[in-house]
Amino acid sequence: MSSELPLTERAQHLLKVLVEHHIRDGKPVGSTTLSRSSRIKVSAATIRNTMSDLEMMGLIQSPHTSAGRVPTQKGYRLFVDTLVSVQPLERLELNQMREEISGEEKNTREVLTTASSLLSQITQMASVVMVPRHGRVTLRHLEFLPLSEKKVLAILVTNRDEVQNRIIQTDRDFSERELRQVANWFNQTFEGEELSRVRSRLVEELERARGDMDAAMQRIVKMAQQAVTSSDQNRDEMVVSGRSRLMEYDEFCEMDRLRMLFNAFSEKRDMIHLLDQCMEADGVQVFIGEESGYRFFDDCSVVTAPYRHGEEVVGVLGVVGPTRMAYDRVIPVVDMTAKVLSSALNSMD
Amino acid sequence: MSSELPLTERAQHLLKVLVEHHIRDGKPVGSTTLSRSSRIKVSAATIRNTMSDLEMMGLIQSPHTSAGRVPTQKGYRLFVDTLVSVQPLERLELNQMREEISGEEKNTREVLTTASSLLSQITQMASVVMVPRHGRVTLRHLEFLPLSEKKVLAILVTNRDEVQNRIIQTDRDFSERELRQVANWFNQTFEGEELSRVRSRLVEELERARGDMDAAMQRIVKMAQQAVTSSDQNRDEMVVSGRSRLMEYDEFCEMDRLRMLFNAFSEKRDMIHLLDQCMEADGVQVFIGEESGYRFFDDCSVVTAPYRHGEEVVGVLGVVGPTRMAYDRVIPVVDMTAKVLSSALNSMD
DNA sequence: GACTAGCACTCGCAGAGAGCGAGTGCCACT
DNA sequence: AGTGGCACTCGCTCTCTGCGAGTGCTAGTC
Repeated sequence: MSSELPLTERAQHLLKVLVEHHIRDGKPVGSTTLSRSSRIKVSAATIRNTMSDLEMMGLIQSPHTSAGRVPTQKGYRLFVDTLVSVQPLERLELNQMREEISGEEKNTREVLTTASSLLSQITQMASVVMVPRHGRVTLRHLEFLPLSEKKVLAILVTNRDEVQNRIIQTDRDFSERELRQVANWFNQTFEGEELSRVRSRLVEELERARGDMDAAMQRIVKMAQQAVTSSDQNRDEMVVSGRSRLMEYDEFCEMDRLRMLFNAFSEKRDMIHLLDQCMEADGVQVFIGEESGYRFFDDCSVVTAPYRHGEEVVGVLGVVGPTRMAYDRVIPVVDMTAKVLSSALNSMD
Repeated sequence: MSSELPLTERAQHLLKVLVEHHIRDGKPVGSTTLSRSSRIKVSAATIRNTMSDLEMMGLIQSPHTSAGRVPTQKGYRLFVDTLVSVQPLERLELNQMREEISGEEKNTREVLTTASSLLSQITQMASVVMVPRHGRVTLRHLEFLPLSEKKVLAILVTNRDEVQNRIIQTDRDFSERELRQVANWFNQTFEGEELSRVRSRLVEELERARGDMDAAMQRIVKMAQQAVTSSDQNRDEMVVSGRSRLMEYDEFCEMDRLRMLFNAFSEKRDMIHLLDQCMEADGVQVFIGEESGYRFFDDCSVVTAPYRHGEEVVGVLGVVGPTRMAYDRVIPVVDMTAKVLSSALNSMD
């Protein structure tokens, strides 16, 4: 069915114009429309012949006999890979983006949130930003604060300027002095260590220093262990913005489809999995329709780009919208957002 | 049109059965259906007469000549106020709720989140929990942590076990000692004070202690001021759960309506305003259809209940769903959730 | 051989009309 | 007061019809 002949110049151009047209107004595109809006000046009949070729190759299809043609998934693929002429961002937009994302008084999470909501606002679609998978999340500081008789608040600050806190139920009262003492020991021993290493080292360290510590102290250290353990697990793994913008699109007028999409955003698991795959990609990556392999994205496209911290790729951001989206604009926006986010993260150290 | 005659026993009963029926399957209810499912054994013709009376009073209406009747807003009002027989919660459910909401190792926000998601899960609708408006949010502890050359992390702990943190950009480097010194002074001076009072007192205190402080210290105190000021403004004022559950209901199949609703949840302002009004109410309060006064709630009902901390009412929680909702179940659920939340808050002190 | 004009054909869509059925209001009767 | 009977209303669904956009094919032209 789909012979892989090299496309003629004309066929490519027609496909391009057809896709652009379809993206603009969503309706199937007929031969006459195409003959009018294409720079190639041939009659509608000739165009029909070429369109027939394109259909043979599986790049376009007609929803029914007497309608125009719409791009297939494969057609979109070709369009995105070789035909689309991306619109570079306006300098003004770019500056605005830079300014908004990299506020000086923001911690990592706030930067991510801004990036996400900006991305969604510019593209008018839903956006998602993965929380960075830093190789090194290290301990900067741990502190205990007695709340009431048997409750202690553990505050943990990481090198990402993130503050994580957790309330710990204790079996007896601890004095402020005791708590400070243990916190000091803890900070001296583990400051600058990766959190994951802290977790594993705590056990052996407890063993080793058994002689130097009394029972009370050991108990508190166990508390510290709790604090460090739970701290970064219950964090959300991604930041989502503008889901409800998806309701604007006709493609998602069926409630079922829309609900599946919304659930996908809530469940997160599958979503994360998809994004994970994009970490390796070098630049912008586009999943069209069913390519993602997830049913809830069947009528969607997902445009992603990895972002870095230093040299290392630490996360992915992207937008989710209808397959019929303005790739020429969305692709550069996603690309630039990733770059701006990267430099914002770098300037935070 | 609507004569305010006292309703006969029969008319009341019929209205009740009609509303229950309509709530169950959403279709207009006809006289025959009613004669079959009502305990009153009269013929359909008789029921038709009574229904005609009910229509005169504006309690029910028929969408068109040859359909059954549906309750009007006023009909729902009467039903909710005097006819509904609420289903008390199962002991099992109640216990489960208690357990989930009042975990020992939760801070206020986590408790609210649990309550909200539980409420949404049980009712299968969207839920919203206002963040408590404590009369007294007092300072428990403030701490500075140097992050980099000109960045300081301010960590503020309130008597609600809430940790708020903020990154502050400074104009020069501060040593750890300097920071500790100011934090000490700050904590000694303001510990136990209401945050709002701290804000206002900081100015005069700065003035008064000018002699005792050097320029550097004053600068840090200004930082503290920043920390306290912004701290509780950018907090969300409410916790929302299960918005997407609203997509399940036929009533909201029109995208426009649904979008308006979703936006209302995002905008928050109007929502908060509505909830504020419920603070004064003593128990469960029900807004039916347009009663709320907000256009985006036209086809919705909102069921709210205030919750307390100690004696004082500090917030409101509630659910939002279609007017055609199972009030007999939703009302007690909202009621009990508010009670459980109240006692969870009390046990946190 | 590449392109074009003409033409018969297909098929979705919107509107009109018909039949059905649920439900009503009214009236005469018990 | 309550009931049975009956004519009437009106939304829903199905079918039919005409319209128009768009196609594929064929014969003709450069």
